Amino acid sequence: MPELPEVETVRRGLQPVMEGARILSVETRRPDLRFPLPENLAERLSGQTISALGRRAKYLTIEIEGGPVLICHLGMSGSFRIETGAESEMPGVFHHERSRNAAHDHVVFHLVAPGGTRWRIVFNDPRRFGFMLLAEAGAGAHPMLAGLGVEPTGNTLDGELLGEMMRGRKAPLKAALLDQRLIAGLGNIYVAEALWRAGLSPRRAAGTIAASPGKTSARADRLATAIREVIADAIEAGGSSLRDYAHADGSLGMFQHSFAVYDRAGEPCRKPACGGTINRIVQSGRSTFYCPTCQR
DNA sequence: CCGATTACCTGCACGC
DNA sequence: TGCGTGCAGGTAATCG
Repeated sequence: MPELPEVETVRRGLQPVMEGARILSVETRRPDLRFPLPENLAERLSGQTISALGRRAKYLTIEIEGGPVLICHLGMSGSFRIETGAESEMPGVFHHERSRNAAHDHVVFHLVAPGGTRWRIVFNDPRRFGFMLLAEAGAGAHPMLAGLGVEPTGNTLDGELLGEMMRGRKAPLKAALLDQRLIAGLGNIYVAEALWRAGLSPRRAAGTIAASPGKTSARADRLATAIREVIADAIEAGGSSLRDYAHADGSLGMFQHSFAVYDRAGEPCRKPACGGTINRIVQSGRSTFYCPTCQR
């Protein structure tokens, strides 16, 4: 589920319930996810008020009023869901679904909104590649986030900056775009989609999209634009839902219906008049989907 | 420094 | 029906 657009969608789903709410208690149902949960997590958060929900790259940040920031990463299979009312009368949730889900409910935040409504925010993660961290001095200062590159949102990432980042790199372009120290928030899906939109091959050496120093590169311009646009489009569509729900309210993202290449091996390229067939290769141990005809 | 590989963990689809 | 295999949106550690 979670690349930047999915995490942003989760943030927007949780925000109306969590911002301004007070944390009554926190249940940690196991001591660790990918890493041990923060020391005394429940004690640190109980009784505190949530001032804001933020996001940096694929990290969700839960800011505590006058206190620390809880940093959450969803890994590959992590999700949050919002519950209210008694657990025995959850509407629309079948028994077998509830029990299948509950086996991987690892952390539960019990909240009370300013109006008195009670909510449970449940973190579920079957594979436990997710993790939570507590940062005392702001999320950005935490070592795990300090080295992150530019956000592919807004207009910071332009052709000039992208060209500079790629210049001299011999790794495949796909691998460089996945490097969170350069651009923070892209994952396997959106790298594939951005490269298709830019008409660039994932196999090309990253440095070949850079112009000589001080000059502009049409390839870098096209790719920077494609990255910004695909991320914006995906956020607008509520992210992509593959095997899991992306949204805290259980609804589905829609961007998977817009995939041009991801998981489309053997299917026709969607670029008008291209006529190519989407291919799947493996790069650094992960699937890459692209059109060998129009992506050079 | 850079790039490639492996490890982490569970669930699911597939072929036999 | 069951079993082995491979694959899945993530990052960190390790090895050349």
